[in-house]
Amino acid sequence: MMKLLIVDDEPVILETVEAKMRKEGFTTFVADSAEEGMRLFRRIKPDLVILDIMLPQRSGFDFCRAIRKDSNTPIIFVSARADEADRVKGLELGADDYVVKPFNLGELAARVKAILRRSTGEPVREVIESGNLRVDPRSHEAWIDDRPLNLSPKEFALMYFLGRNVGQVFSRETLLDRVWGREAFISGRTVDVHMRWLRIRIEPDPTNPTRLLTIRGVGYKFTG
Amino acid sequence: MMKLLIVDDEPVILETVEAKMRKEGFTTFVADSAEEGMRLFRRIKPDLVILDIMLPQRSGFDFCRAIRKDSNTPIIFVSARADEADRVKGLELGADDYVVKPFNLGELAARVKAILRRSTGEPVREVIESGNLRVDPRSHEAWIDDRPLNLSPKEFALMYFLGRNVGQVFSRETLLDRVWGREAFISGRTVDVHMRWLRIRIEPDPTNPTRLLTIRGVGYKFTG
DNA sequence: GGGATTTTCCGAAAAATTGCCCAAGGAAGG
DNA sequence: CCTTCCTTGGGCAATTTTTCGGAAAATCCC
Repeated sequence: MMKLLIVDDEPVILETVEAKMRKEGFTTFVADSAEEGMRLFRRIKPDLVILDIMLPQRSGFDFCRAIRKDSNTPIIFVSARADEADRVKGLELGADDYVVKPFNLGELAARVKAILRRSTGEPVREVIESGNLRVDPRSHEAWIDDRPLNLSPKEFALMYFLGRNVGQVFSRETLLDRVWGREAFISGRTVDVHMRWLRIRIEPDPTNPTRLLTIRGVGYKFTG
Repeated sequence: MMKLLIVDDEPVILETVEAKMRKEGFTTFVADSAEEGMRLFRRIKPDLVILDIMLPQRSGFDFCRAIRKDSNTPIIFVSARADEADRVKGLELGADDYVVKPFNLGELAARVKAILRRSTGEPVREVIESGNLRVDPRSHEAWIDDRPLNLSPKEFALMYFLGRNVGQVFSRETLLDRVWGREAFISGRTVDVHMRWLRIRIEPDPTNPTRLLTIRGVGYKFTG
């Protein structure tokens, strides 16, 4: 789970930003001063810092410099001033983005995600090959013997997941959790149905599966 | 010995870049304005120019144009904006590469070397050709079978980006991030609409796209 | 082996999501 | 001021996802 450190001396901003980021699924830590922020930073090692420039005593710029000394953690500056000089100074100190108050919370969240996406690098998206089956997440295509399967989004996600875990059995619950997502309130029957679609796609005889096997009482597994 | 001209109005950037390039064995000259840069350029005839787009008074674009009038000296643009439109504009003006702040000094040095190495060869500002489609960022024109498509700026930027990444799927989010730029905070719907314009331009039957495909639930991709 | 029980599979239809088209408002640039 | 281009939103259509009841299959227990 991604950890965010939010540093701002205005309680209202702190609260609203924290609430929003929580809702977006981040783990948040807050500080209302540079000192406290620095302490927290060292302790929790956040994945990204949202930092107000105007802090009492030490400014955000100082804070940024201090962080940059021994870390590449992405930093987003927040400022009440739309000053281009500040902006440049921030970027030059190694900030990754610069947002001017009053900002849109959705926008801020979008930028946080964009930067994390960039800095953590794209999630590993490599081609899966298993027997005569090939799955390419980059082009979002799948083939059997160069014959393109036309998978629906969910079918593709399921196939890709199974392809990355050949031979392993997964319960419906686990599949819902890992393919559908944690928040999915969906009956386990749904998994059955999708397995059926997938069998129709990749099994020569869907009635007698040879690769997408049912492990009765447990779940399903994909054997290469 | 290779001579580099660095033009930027931010003293700190000027210093850090200069220090790095010296360490890499280049002879450096710096200017903090377009005028000064132009003067130096004529006098020292550098082998490559590193140029900030945002300069006071005359913009880097103007500078670039002026240089290109009577020289092929490679130019690397540096900008705080990751806007694809800027990128296209830069390449079209004859820039050889385009680096977004905050940049990694090592990366910048690597690019400088790469460009100098092939300064006799072909530059980065490549013409894209894919099937019967051709996109030329320098003239800002695109054709299908020598029939000129009249692309709007955004259409062109989008087409150019997709053309450089044939076969890859991009989410609306990613497209907004990489084509519109990190300043952009706009709805994903906008991407749809531009895709439609583009389809009208490049697809024989825009209702049944064959090259600019929708990947439902994921995004879009351009297949050569 | 036979019957009961559990689990999975099938067919179809409802529900939800997503993308496309159309049109209008606004911004930018000449 | 006019034109072009960008952005947004509503309504509609198509696809996809999910649900459900009953049939089939596997397992268990005797």
